[in-house]
Amino acid sequence: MGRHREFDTESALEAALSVFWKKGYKGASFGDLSEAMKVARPGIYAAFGNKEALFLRALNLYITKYMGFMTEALEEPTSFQVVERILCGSADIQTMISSTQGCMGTNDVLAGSEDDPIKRALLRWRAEMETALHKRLELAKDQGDLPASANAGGLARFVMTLTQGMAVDAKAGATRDALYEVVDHALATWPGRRVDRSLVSDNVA
Amino acid sequence: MGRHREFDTESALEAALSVFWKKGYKGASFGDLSEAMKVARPGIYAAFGNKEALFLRALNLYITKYMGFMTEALEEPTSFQVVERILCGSADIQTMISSTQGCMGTNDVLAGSEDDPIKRALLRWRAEMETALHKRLELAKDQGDLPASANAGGLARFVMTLTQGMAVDAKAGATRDALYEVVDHALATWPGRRVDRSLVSDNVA
DNA sequence: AGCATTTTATAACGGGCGGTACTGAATCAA
DNA sequence: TTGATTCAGTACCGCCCGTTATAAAATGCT
Repeated sequence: MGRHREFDTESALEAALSVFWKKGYKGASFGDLSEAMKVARPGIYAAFGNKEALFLRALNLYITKYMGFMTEALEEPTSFQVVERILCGSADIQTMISSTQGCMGTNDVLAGSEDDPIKRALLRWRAEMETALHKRLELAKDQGDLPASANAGGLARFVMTLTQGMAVDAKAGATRDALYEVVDHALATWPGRRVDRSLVSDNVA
Repeated sequence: MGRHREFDTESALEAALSVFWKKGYKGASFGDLSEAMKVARPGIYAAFGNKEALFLRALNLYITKYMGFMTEALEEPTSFQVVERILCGSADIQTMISSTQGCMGTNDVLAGSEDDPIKRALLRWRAEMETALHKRLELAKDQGDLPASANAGGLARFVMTLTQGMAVDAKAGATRDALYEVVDHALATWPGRRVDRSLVSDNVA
């Protein structure tokens, strides 16, 4: 019983994700969110709770919808292809909509206090991704894909660092091709084959 | 004539720099600044003007005091040593005080609107640094230090991207040694000699 | 139809922010 | 000493933010 909800929760969450992605957590006001979601402010509270809760829901959607290629990339046969797909996929997503978009998972790490739950959630995901890549590279060492002398942890950190750096570049207005130049150099130094952009430039949707 | 100023402008500016570095532009309130500078709010306005003007003054101080190693690095004899000093110096500074400090020039790029004068100033400095490095690498190609086939612009972007990525890592709590692992891999791929940390780990002050 | 219940929309509250009058105190010229 | 001028500190203003009370509109059960 009772009145029915007049807006679609999922599409409203996508609109909120878009706003948070572009403006960041602190930069996105309820006015921005309400307008983009086409929902009056109390409706947002009723459906999602806090601003913080709304951001965490949007972050979950972001991870499943836009960061899925990272976990998929881990299943590539060689470490080179894994890293290639991670780096090119990151460059694609960070420049896919407007320029100056960047990575939602990185944009709010640099702001906020130390024990901010928002920051904690972002860092937790980043840490999980890095250890997953670390393990994947250890596997590559076992398989002989990477030399036994390779520092798997350092390489994983290197890839994640480069991803974050590209996110800053993208937020600063770098084009996709500019990011690809960075990726090219990073991949040229990897023990394996060369980059083939066409393999990974359309794996976004 | 008139009453004399009772605080030292320079040390107050350093205190402001410290606050902005740690908390970012938006994150630093006048309460924080006033407390750290030991100057009441109207005194700050009288001495420096706006919050924006204060930040720009602090940014200038940051560049001259903490980013000087970058322009110095360009004078190293080989491109490898140039990049080595830039990357190691960045890792040093980003983790020199507390952890979770990062780079003041990067922290506020990800926040703020598109045409924010703060963001413009940060991006301008970053662009200047990148083109300076680009020119230096072109020179290295002329000198035969880098192969003629090298993409100097892409390499310069690569170095700047890595620097920014490490800034995010540092803000997320990475230690100096963790950043050095990233630097090691980046340098291992550079056409030239290997990294010697002792050369660059004390060039901060 | 009539009531309970849930959603909607307007409007407001408390708090923190950047910025500023205003009152005293300190300094220097005359 | 007097007075003009500049700094110091308290207290305040207007604004925007996240959040919530409130009342009207819409639904389903009986």
